[in-house]
Amino acid sequence: MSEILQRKTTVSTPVAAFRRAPAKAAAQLEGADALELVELFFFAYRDFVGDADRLLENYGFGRAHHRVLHFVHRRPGLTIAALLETLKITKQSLNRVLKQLLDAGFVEAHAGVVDRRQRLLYPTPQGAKLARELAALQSERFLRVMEELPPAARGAASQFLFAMIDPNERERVRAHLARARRKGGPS
Amino acid sequence: MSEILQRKTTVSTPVAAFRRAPAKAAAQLEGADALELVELFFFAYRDFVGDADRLLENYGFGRAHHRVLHFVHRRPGLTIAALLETLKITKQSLNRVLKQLLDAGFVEAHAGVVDRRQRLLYPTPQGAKLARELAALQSERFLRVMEELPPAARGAASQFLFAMIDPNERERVRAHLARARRKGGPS
DNA sequence: GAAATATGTCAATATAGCTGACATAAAAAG
DNA sequence: CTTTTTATGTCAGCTATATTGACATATTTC
Repeated sequence: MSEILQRKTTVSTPVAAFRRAPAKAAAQLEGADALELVELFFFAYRDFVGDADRLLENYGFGRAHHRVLHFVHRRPGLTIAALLETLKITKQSLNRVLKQLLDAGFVEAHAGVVDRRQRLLYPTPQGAKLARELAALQSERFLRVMEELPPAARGAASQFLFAMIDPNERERVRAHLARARRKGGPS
Repeated sequence: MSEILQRKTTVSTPVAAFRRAPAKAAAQLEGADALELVELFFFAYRDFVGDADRLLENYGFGRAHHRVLHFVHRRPGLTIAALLETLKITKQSLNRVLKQLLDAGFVEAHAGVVDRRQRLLYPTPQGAKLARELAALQSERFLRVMEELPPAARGAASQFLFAMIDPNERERVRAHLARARRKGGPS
C-alpha cells in the first residue's frame, strides 16, 4: 500500500498511524502522527516553492512576483481588489511588486470598461511565457507525484488539499477555480 | 467520491481531472489540472500556517521561532548543525531567532557530552508547553481533515505529502521522523 | 452635490532571510 | 604536541516581503 514510503532496508514508514491502528485512528492520531503530517506538509511546501524560486532568480523576481504573475495569468482581467483578496496582502505590499512587473513588461493594466476606476490586469506575452514556465515547473512535481502514487491515492490528493483550506475560504477558492477555468482555459 | 468538494448547488468540483478522465490522466493533467493542485497547495499552506501565526503573536514570536521551537521540542538534544540542516537556513539567520528563544526561556542549550563544542538544544517546560499548544493547533486541522475525508483517502494524504518532497531530501526527512519517534515520544 | 469605492502613494517599521568576514574553543589528524 | 578541521558565535550590511497609518485622486453611486 505504501511502497514508496519504504526504505530498501526495511524500516518504519514515515507516517504509519493510519495503517497501524485503523480502529483507534482518531485517538492515536493526536499525539505523534498528526505531528508527522505537520512536518511532512512543511517539508513538502519548502521543496515545492523551491522549484520556482530558482527560476525566478534569473529574472530578479521573488515569490511575491510569482504569485502576482501566476494569478494574473490564470485570470486575465483580474482587478486589483480581486488580487488582494486572493493573496491576502495589503495594497501597499502588492503595489511594490506589481509596479515592478508592470515596469518590466510582464503585466499590463487597462482601465475597466464598465468601471473605469478599476485596473484590469493582463499578462503580456513575455509575462505569459514566464508564467507558463513557472507553472510547468510546479506542475511537473505534481505529475511526478501522481505517477509515484498508487492510482487510488491520486484523487485523494486534491480532496485532501481542499479540505485543508479554511472552511470559510473554500467558497472563494472554488469561485477562483471556476473563473480560471472559464478565462485561462488550456493556456 | 468527492462530496466535500461539491457545492450544494451542483457545480463542477475543484479538481476533477483524476475522476474525469482516468485513462488519459497523465496527458490532460499537465494543462489545467496540475495548476489547480498548485493553487490548492498554496491556499492550503497559507491557511495551515495561519493557525499558528495567530497564537505566536501573543508571545511576540514569528514563524521562524515556531519552526525552531517545534524541532527542538520534537527532537530534544538537537544540535545546531542538525537544526540548520532541517530548516535549511544559515546559522546567522538561526542565531537571531534562537537567541531570542534562549533569552525568553523557551529553549535551553547544554554543551554536548561526547563533543563539548556542540550545543544540544532542549525546550524548557515553558517552551514545551508552547510547542504543544502550537502542535495541537496544527494537528487539529489535520484531524478535522481526516474526519472530513473518506477513510480510503486518509492514508493517501501522508503518502502524497511525502512524495512531494524532493527525492534527495526524503532520506533526511525519514531520519528526522525516526529520531523524533525515539526521542520525542508521545510528548 | 455628497458619499462611497477603487486605486495609488508616502513614510515608517518588522520579520526573515542572505553574504562575507572574522573569532573561539574543542576535537581530530599529523 | 602542533596543525588543521569542525561546531559554533558574532558583527555588519543588505534584500525581500510584509505591516500600519495617513492622505490623494478619479469615478461611480446615491
